Amino acid sequence: MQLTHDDIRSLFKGKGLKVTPQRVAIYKALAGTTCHPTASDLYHQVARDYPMISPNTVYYTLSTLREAGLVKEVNYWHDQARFDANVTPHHHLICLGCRTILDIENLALNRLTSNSAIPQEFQVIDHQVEFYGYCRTCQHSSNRNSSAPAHSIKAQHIRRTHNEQKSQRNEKS
Amino acid sequence: MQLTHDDIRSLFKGKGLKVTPQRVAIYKALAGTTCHPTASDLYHQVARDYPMISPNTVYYTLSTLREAGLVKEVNYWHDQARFDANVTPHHHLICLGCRTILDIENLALNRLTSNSAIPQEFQVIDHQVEFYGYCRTCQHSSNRNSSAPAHSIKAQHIRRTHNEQKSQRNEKS
DNA sequence: TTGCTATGTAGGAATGATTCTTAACAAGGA
DNA sequence: TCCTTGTTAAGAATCATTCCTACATAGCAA
Repeated sequence: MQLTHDDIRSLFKGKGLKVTPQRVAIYKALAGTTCHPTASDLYHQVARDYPMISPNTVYYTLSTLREAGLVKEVNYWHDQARFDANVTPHHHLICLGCRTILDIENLALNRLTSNSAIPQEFQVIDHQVEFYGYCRTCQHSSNRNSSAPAHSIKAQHIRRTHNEQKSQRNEKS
Repeated sequence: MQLTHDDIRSLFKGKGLKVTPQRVAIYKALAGTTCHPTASDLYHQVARDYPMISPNTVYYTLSTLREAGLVKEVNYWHDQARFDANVTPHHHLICLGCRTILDIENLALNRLTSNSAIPQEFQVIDHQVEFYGYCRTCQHSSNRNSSAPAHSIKAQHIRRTHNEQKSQRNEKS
């Protein structure tokens, strides 16, 4: 996928985004690779051409592109590790509103390892299915961000929600 | 699952772990809930009974329990967000050695949303299947941690691998 | 072409989860 | 009871990410 500057320009215009050199460079770097770089990876790559760029800009731009649906975040849950004493095979329902994680157990989901799409040479050890959405409560509450697709959840929002949870916890104790 | 102190003791003994009050308290707190707490959540909960406990101990203990297979980490990839300009439905093969993420596209995996295990009242917006394992290269290299199940990868190891990648990147540029 | 305005960018500080280092402590075997 | 080794605590360090704010600029209108 070799995108020209004009391709990207019209892509951005179509989403109502301003076309800036930094923004184009970041998107171009991301679209030109299949290896799922981190924000920091992209920062280093773009900094070769734009030595003055700040990491801040990369985060802000990725967040904007994500909101516009031009970019997807591969791992939603990069903020904190979460633990589970249930080590039997099971999968998760994750509420994007309140961040609750519910277990689901299902044989069909456990058997996905035999999926033909997995290349022979990749040795699968474990797998996990995650469904993202909204629990009953959050479908009607302010946590529900109805206009935004799942991939547009801003880390900022996640962080804020997390802090709220924490302060709630502190109040309780 | 209401575990007694003795249940936990024998569980730990079976894995060759020393039985300490902090460790029991942390495991008990985790086993007593289904809500997938974070390390910080557990720290706050255990701190009610052990006000002198340090967050450090919680991290160390969770890491130990994870290595012993008594605890599972729900979100492997909590360290950094990774981005993808491919916003079409697809899934991932994740190498636990080199942390490479490969895309796989497969209709059957895209259709999982109709799985009967998902409660009606949960509104699914997106889903993602992640296969964890080792790519061809890492099956034979030192990245391969053959004795350890997927859930025993230490965050420490992940972090180290990440730093190695970063320094490699710095050397290149 | 010029000027205006909203949006984008950069710099620096702050936040917060996690890890590192080190020294004291304690579980469990001899 | 003593010793050894694994655990714990404290404090500092690291690092991704976000916040705040002032300055810069893309894009529109005149």
